Amino acid sequence: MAKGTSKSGEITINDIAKELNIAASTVSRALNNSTKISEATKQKVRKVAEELGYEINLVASSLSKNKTNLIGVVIPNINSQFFAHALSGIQEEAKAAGYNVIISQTNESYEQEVEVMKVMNSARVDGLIVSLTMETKSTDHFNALVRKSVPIVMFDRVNFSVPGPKIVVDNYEASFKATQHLIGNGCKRIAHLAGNLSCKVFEDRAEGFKEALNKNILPLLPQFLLACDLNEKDTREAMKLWMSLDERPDGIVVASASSGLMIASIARSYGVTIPGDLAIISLGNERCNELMIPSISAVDMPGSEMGKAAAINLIETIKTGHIEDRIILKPIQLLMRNSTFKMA
Amino acid sequence: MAKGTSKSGEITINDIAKELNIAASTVSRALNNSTKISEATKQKVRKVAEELGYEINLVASSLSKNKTNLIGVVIPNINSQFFAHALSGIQEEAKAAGYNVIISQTNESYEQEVEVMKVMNSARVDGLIVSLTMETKSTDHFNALVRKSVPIVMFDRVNFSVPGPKIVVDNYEASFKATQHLIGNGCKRIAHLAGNLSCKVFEDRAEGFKEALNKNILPLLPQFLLACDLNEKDTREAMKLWMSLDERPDGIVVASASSGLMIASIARSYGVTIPGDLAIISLGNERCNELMIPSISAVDMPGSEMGKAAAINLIETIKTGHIEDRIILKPIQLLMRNSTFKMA
DNA sequence: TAAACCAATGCAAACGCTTGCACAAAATAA
DNA sequence: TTATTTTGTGCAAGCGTTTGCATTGGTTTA
Repeated sequence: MAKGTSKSGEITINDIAKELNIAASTVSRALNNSTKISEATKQKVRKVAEELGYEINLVASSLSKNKTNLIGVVIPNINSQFFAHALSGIQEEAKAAGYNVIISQTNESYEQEVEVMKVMNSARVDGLIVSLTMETKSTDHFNALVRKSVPIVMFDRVNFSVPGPKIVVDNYEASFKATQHLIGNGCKRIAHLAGNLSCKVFEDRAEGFKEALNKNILPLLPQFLLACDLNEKDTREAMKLWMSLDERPDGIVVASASSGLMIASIARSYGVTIPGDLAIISLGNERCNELMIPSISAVDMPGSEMGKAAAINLIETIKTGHIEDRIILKPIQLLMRNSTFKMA
Repeated sequence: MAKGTSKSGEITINDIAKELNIAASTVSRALNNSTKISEATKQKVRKVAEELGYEINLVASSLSKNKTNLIGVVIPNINSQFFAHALSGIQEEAKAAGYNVIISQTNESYEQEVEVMKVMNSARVDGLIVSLTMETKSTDHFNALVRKSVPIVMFDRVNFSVPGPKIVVDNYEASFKATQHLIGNGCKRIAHLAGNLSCKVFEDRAEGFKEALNKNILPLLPQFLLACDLNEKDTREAMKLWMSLDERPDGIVVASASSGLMIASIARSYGVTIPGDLAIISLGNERCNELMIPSISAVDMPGSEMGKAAAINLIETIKTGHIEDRIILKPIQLLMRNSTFKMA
């Protein structure tokens, strides 16, 4: 039946055209449900397409339409629960809107982020969803995309010098509330394990922490505010320092979920009881937090929600072609669990 | 300077060609470092390309070469730690080899898996990495790809009726060892919370469990082998049943990490102490397992390793064009933790 | 010095789809 | 009936690269 198949062995619209003795353009229009084609022809075309097992070649279509239906996602890593949820949310929304998702992780490396931008550029993505590395200061590597008016949506780790929608949470508020919660539960010597302060997210969290202490006329001891990369090594060192003090902290606000869990675990190895001797709350929530004993209080950052919002806003921007600098603030949630109830 | 830019506003090799008064084909060959082009010309071309900010259009290149440098990844979901690690491993290897990764989740739905295959087909991926849904029985939806000799590598949830490399662990062994470990620690009434038994992975795990009991002349009570979807609801129901028995199990082998964590948490709500009253070991390890108190024993399934192996094997298959039915067995690791030491 | 060869480049077709424009036939208006 | 519009299709160019096959001028061989 199918005789005129292409060189590559794929069925093309030409095969369908030949089979029906009509023009390829008619087939194309029929498959795209153009109003200019009669219902009868559409039926015939669809039937033959089905029979031959035709599947559109999106590469050719993309080239011709100058539109790939591809969304690029660039995140620091896939392994963190927050980003995995975000990615999942993005993918769901993209799929629903007929977009494919092409993904690359930067491993928190600025250099890799720069490289990835070139790849996304070459792939001619219709739009980009990005969460920056902790290292990223300059955004020059976005210029090529920006100049071409490729929509870029940033979430969580954003930078306002790149135009486009931003999906964020109020990190200042999150940290403020978390600290306030510790204070409300009787903590007097509260420490904060911060991330890289040159990254806005962590700067805001540190600020919220400081402000809460300030509002409550509690002292901020310099050694009680430690900035680090929040990996296991740094976390361990911070705890070592704090545990070596005569006046140990009686409460810690941790800037990431994973570090928070580590701290709970490390604390035990120092014979410290939670929450009795030490209350812990983390900025960022993982499923673990609720399963641990004691369960670990946290401020939940809605990863999936943020991912979905990013995708929805990106797709809208792609469709309207209108790049807006709107900021979408996603609500956070204080999850009070056993690690912070000294009275319990 | 750049005057002859294309309709789409992008810099093309034609722009470079015009600038240098040479043919586009020469530019193409120069940029691809063909031996037929003089070093002098290559230099000039590279210089102008750089100046104009040229980035190759992979869409056009793909169409022309009939090769997309795209790897499709199809997994049940991104949120599970195992699959997130696998995806991460895949992406790293793909990037290193110059491939892009396009990803779609099936949400454990066979129907969605079928749909996704069409998309991957249309996207003309050079190869596919797949982990099947629990529901998947037929593999007819792979036929279109198989017929076109598109390499397909399956990992973890595999089906041998689709040709190509398979990356797996020995689930029978994992479960056997886990059960054996419980028995070695004095458990007499061991239960198994299994997954969907029509899925080979879970069937093997159930078999390993049964065989271990058998080898040790321990009885297999019918109500002690429960198959379910391993979600929260099912896990809770299974525990409800077990906890209602006169003779409760004194050890449980759980077919997934997440269910294992849930069971530990649920057990406590029944006032059961771990490991005293009940030992728990899960097939699959998450970071949580080690942080919980007590820490939860597990058999580690190396997600990242499997993902990397999948990518490496896929890329090799793409390059050689030779689809082999090899099976790559990744080693598992029994992580003995506090949830299984009754004597401790 | 003519014949043969090689190195470097150009020409043009091809990849499979989309789309503006032209065109014929059919339907409507005058 | 003729003029005009509408409807459905076809033609062919174009998207940006790649690549087989000339072509050119220069170098080697006989």
